[in-house]
Amino acid sequence: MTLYDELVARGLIAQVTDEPEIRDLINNGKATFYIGFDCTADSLTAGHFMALTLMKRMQMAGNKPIALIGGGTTMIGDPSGRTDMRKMLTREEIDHNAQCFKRQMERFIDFSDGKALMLNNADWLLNLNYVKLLREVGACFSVNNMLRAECYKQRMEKGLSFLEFNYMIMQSYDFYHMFQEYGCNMQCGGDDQWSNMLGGTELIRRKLGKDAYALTITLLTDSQGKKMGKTAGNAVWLDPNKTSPFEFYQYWRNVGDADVLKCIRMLTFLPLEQIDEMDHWEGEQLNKAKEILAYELTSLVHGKEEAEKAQQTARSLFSGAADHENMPCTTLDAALVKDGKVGLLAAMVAAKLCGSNREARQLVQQGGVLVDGEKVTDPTTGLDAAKLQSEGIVIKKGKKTYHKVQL
RNA sequence: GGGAGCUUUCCCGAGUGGCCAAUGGGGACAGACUGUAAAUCUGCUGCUUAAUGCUUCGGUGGUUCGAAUCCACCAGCUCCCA
Repeated sequence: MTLYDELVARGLIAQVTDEPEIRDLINNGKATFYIGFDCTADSLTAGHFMALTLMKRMQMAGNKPIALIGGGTTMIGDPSGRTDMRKMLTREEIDHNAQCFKRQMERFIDFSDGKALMLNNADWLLNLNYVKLLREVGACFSVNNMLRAECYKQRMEKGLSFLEFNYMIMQSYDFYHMFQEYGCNMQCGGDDQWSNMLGGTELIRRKLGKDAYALTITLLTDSQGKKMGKTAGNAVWLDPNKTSPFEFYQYWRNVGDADVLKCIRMLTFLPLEQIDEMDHWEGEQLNKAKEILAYELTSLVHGKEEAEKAQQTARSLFSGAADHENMPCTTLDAALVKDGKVGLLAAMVAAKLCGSNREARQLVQQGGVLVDGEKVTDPTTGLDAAKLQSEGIVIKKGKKTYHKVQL
């Protein structure tokens, strides 16, 4: 099966500019393509992960990826899919984030021997001269067309600053620049980037009279149409310090029935034949598919060892037997001890199970807290300091959150 | 440059002088039911407490016994005219 057909079969391709050409390019390893990553945070997220897997698939088929870190474009802020303006980041924050991105990508994409490139658009965008840029590329953009672009449309009501309006031009310039300097003939990205990407191919055609291509990947949404890779508005991070391998595993272990197969298809590297076999699974059986999904992804991101650990911890926890070894654990501050006890509420806050005492108290009163397997409903309960010191105490919050505390 | 309007707790959105920590919806969290799913029902959602209490309604000042609510100035945003 060719790469292009595989991408289609996995449901990854959303839109392409020129199917026959792109087929030929990527199937035969002739594409030098880039994917841009704006560094708005200090870690990549599960959302970026899909782009990385695409990059890897393409690389495995002999194409050359360029990972573009958006050190420059992040200074502008992409308005796509946003109803309000992004927080402005300082140059220092952006540089720091770019470093973090770089480290994470290197674990996943092979950058050795020129098999892939990593560039930062700060290198060319930040030195642009305004008037020069306007004359060079500004003339090629029709404001009329830009306003019609999907990514700006929804912002026309809420308001769009000139700063953000220029994002498309910056992104187009990136493509134009890399087309000339690095022979980059294709851009990939999320489907929300479509209009920005077309800006680039259009610019290259007008300025250079040459063809460049764009391919977008389907946004990973759940059955309710919401973007996946987020919990409670927080991203699922690839950085183990921000989202532990166990939490990462659990996120995928808990996806809805309707979404498992889609996720396996799009995100894992399991052979399609194997996935097709799972296709008819249903009901309780899907739990097996969820385990496979969670294991595969955790293994890709955090390594096989971490994936094993997460899986074992999850299995033992949910089968009743608490597995103390791999449970998230917090060592409490000795100052919390009073009369040989540590207040339960204080311990929960210290372990970050709750944001405040009040919240913890409520959880306890509602019967959402188990201490060493016993339901506790009295918020004034104290944890025995001696036990905390010897083996530690396991607090279970709700159905799925386990946390060990010790002294 | 001129004019009108808006700014509320995670989000949307009520509230126009005391009964407001502030209606309602969404989301999140918890309980029941389940398959670590979905749907449904229930509770809950500023901080602190045993109770009490404390700090919030863009910012700063002011009027008042008392302000999210009135006034002044500042900032941000939206719309109309140029």
